[in-house]
Amino acid sequence: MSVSLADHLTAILRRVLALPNVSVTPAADTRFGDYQTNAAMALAKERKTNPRALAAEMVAQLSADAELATLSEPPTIAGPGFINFTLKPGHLADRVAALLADDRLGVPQVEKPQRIAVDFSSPNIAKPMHVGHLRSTLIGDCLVRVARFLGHTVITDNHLGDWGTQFGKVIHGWKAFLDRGQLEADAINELVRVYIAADAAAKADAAVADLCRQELTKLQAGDPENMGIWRECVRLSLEELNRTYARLGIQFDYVYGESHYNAALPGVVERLLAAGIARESDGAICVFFEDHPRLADAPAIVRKKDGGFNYTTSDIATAELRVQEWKCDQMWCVVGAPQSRHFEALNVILERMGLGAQITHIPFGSILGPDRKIMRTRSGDNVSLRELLDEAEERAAAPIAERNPELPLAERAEIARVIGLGAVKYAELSQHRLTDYIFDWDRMLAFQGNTAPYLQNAYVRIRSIFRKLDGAWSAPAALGLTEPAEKNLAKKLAQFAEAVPSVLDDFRPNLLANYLYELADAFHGFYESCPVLKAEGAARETRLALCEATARVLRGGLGLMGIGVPERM
RNA sequence: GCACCCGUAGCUCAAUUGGAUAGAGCAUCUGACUACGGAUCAGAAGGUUUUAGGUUCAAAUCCUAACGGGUGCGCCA
Repeated sequence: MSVSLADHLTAILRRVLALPNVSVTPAADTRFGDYQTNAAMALAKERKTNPRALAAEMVAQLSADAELATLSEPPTIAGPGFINFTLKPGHLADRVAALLADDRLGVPQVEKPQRIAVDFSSPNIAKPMHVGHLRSTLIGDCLVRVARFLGHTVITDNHLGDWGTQFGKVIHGWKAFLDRGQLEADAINELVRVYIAADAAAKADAAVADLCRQELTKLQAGDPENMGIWRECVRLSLEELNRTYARLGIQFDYVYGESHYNAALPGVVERLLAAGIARESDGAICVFFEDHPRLADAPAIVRKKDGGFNYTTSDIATAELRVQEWKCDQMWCVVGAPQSRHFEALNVILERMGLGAQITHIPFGSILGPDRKIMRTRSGDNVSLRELLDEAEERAAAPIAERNPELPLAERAEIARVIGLGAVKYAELSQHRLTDYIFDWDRMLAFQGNTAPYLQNAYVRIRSIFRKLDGAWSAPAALGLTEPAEKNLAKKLAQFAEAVPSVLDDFRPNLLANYLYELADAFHGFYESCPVLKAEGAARETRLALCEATARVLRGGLGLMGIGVPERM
């Protein structure tokens, strides 16, 4: 079982000082060393002593430790009481050698694997996926990949919006306006068209609005004709959704839409009433939160006065399934920030019910257009995800054609696909999830800066080196690091073991993106100052090993974000 | 009105969750130009972290208030 540098140093620190809560972190400023601890300052405050004097005592104990001496030079004190560790080149070399021999690239598995339901993407039926679904879909997919890689058992579930009041209008529109030919050609657009037509008609004519409500009531009562139309809508929508997910390389274990829980909803409400958690108010069944300052003025409605249920009820039923049948320890929901209040209320209810697990809401901000408003087309519509992905591939194709015109057209198209999709995914995942960000084609497809093409290019340059090699190459058993750029790159490679787990600390894929960018940056610095193929003997083998390790970490790290790497570009 | 999120270089974003002199990329300027893919690298310049207080060895980060922006507030999800 491997252990990261930070964890290893932390373990030594705790053992030597007999302090269970201190820790070692990567140095904020590498001029002082590679890792640091502020244990002396924290403890000095507690004991009301001088932090530098305390640091001196700690350093004396640490310097005598044999295990520490295998990985670090004797620690030093700086500033108000920081203790700094400088890693020994020999240890870093061993780490890179170990990484090359390890399918997991040195990343340890979690000690306590959890069973986690992850709910993400959640598009609506009878509507196209649009740019607004991008964040949930990509963040969710990345978190799932990372969690699985770290050893958790993850059950993915796409909680489709396949039930609700809008189906009254869809069904009326289907009956009144459907064009079968258009439905064959492009089902989703036709479903949207008939919905819009029905919506307009309902607004203009109260009788039509009433008709829509009747269609909904019939559907909810299980009317065979309306159920048939609804099933057809779901089937057609899933076909289109699955094309998009296949394109994005995303799979779900379950696609249980809201409708999956319909049968369970009356029972949920009955139990809430019986337990005294819910009560009647204005004809509706509500849960009140008088003792809860943020929720006090907004009860959750679990049954409307017309007898219908809404999303709070079906989310309760969903949580029950995930905990009671799937035996999940955790439930993650990747859903936009505006719904945070809903999840807070939901968790209060789940706690009162004694379910034994809470929902972890993983919120995110909005994608904005160039005008800093929520991204829309010129006519004010949502931007279709399919068209957006098409455009990404088209835009990625141009520089490849310019740079590598000799490549066969099919290969160029495949490269454009990998780069275009990668650019869109990376632009999303390299962003702090809570910030609203501006969708900018030129920036995400640029080959400079913190972009997917920059990282992919670093990988391509390495592959180019190995293509120039005659015959197969296998990694040497031992490396010798001499140049600062070599040591810097080796340290960065070893820190993959810290970067991956950090993603789950606060559900932050951008920490992995930051790491990969820094790795590519360290590689480019090394590449400039340390010739690989022109070097000889052990130096050449060491440098090839650093190249190979960098390529594997780049490929593995991007893979955790669902991003591929081309061999040429 | 109340609640939540946010405010960092000209622009777009980071900041290991309370640590050292707040970092990158664009754009600007100076170098490296027969180059293992220059789609690169080295460097310069750019900041009172919206403002005013407070907490402490230490604050972009925590607390209070103001200002500015976004979102949400009983039968949609």
